[in-house]
Amino acid sequence: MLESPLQSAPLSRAEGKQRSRQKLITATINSIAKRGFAETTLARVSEGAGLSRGIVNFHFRSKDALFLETLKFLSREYQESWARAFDGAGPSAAEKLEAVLMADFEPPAVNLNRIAAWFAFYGEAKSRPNYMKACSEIDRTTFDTVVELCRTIIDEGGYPNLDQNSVADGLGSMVEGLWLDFLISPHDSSPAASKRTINTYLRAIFPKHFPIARPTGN
Amino acid sequence: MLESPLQSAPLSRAEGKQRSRQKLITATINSIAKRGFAETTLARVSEGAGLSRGIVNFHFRSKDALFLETLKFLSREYQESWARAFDGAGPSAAEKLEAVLMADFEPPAVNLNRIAAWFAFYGEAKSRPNYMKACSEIDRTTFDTVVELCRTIIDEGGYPNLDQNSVADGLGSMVEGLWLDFLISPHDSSPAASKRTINTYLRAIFPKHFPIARPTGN
DNA sequence: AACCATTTGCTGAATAATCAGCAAATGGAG
DNA sequence: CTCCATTTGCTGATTATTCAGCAAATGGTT
Repeated sequence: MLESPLQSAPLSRAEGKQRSRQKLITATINSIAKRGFAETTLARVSEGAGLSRGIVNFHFRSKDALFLETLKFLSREYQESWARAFDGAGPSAAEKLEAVLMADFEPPAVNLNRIAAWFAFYGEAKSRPNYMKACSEIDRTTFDTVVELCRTIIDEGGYPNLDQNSVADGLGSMVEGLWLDFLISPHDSSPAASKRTINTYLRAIFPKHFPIARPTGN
Repeated sequence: MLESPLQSAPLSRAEGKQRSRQKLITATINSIAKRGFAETTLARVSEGAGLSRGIVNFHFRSKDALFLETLKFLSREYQESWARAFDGAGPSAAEKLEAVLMADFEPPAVNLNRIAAWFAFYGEAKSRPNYMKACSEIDRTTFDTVVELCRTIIDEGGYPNLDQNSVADGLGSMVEGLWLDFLISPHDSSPAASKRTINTYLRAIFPKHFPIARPTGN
């Protein structure tokens, strides 16, 4: 697993250290996806990173610390992708809502290894309060914004008897459930089908904002 | 961990064996929920079952076989609960659809230990084809029926431009996402709120069948 | 009913393999 | 030379699995 000799920058010591650290985190994601949480050992992680066995305890306090940092990395990566979709969308609430939802089924969000790692952490969430806290805090920020978007759309459209919390909760849950389908039914899932499923919901609940003719914007 | 002396039936040898086997499966669910998949050892499972160390390899071929049987038990238990809700509901497609969805948020389906075990298996699904196959086959049976219910409702109501597969996919994904919320945000989740979220979807997509006034049928 | 050879569910200790973490050695960069 | 990221050798602890043996249940024979 050697690096390409082309463009091998001088690479200062601090840069090299951080690069090694990131390699270990990436290798952890890939190992969890390939072998599962239970079978992921420090030896296999460091092997996947192209480094030696004792290296993890140099970069991280413990195996558990490596896992926690990996989870935080996934969290940060997702939030950045989410923010990019939000900022890049048109100014209306409907445009922004559609943009962040569709982004959930485009790279880098919809990546099988990442999803596998996510759900491995979810599976350990109940027994490890650290993980649960990190997982729940991820949603919080984005979820609150989605609730706000829904509230705005409901006000604009005059949709009666519609609770923004139930709508946002339904959308968020649906996204997570669709991600899970990629894991357990990979042959019956596709980003296009997932987007269609989300759009079916949007068109039904906000018919004035999401007309039937156009499944996806732009 | 002694049994109550009251009602200690004679208990033939075959019955005792099956009871011990079931105790091990239940102890496995509880251990996964309490300690996670990675920290669940045979010693702890047998301790939780009130039996001795080497017992698992007497009842099951291997640790992995115990896990697979545990997953199959959860699957059977869920499918029975699902079928009970389906058969007990009124004859119309709308009544049956609502009944099976609401049952997902009533005991025994909505049980934190069971949900934790489910998602622990989901987390291992990608790396263990056996698990993935078992998980995907669970949904298949119930999912196909839900698609059929949606198709019937769409035909009855004359809902144009509505695809039964997208609707059923959205409902199934939403249920799984709501279950996940019980795991990672237990303080922000409740069966009542989950039912409200599901009903919000149903009322939006099938307004003629699920009028606004009545969130849950009697 | 009484006896006993046989089966069987189960125990607890032994085994071999694996793992996370540590500490001294290494060697290249500053 | 000095530092420090990395390697390598190692160890105590933990693990799944095996297995010889036990005690209770079983069922055929008187």
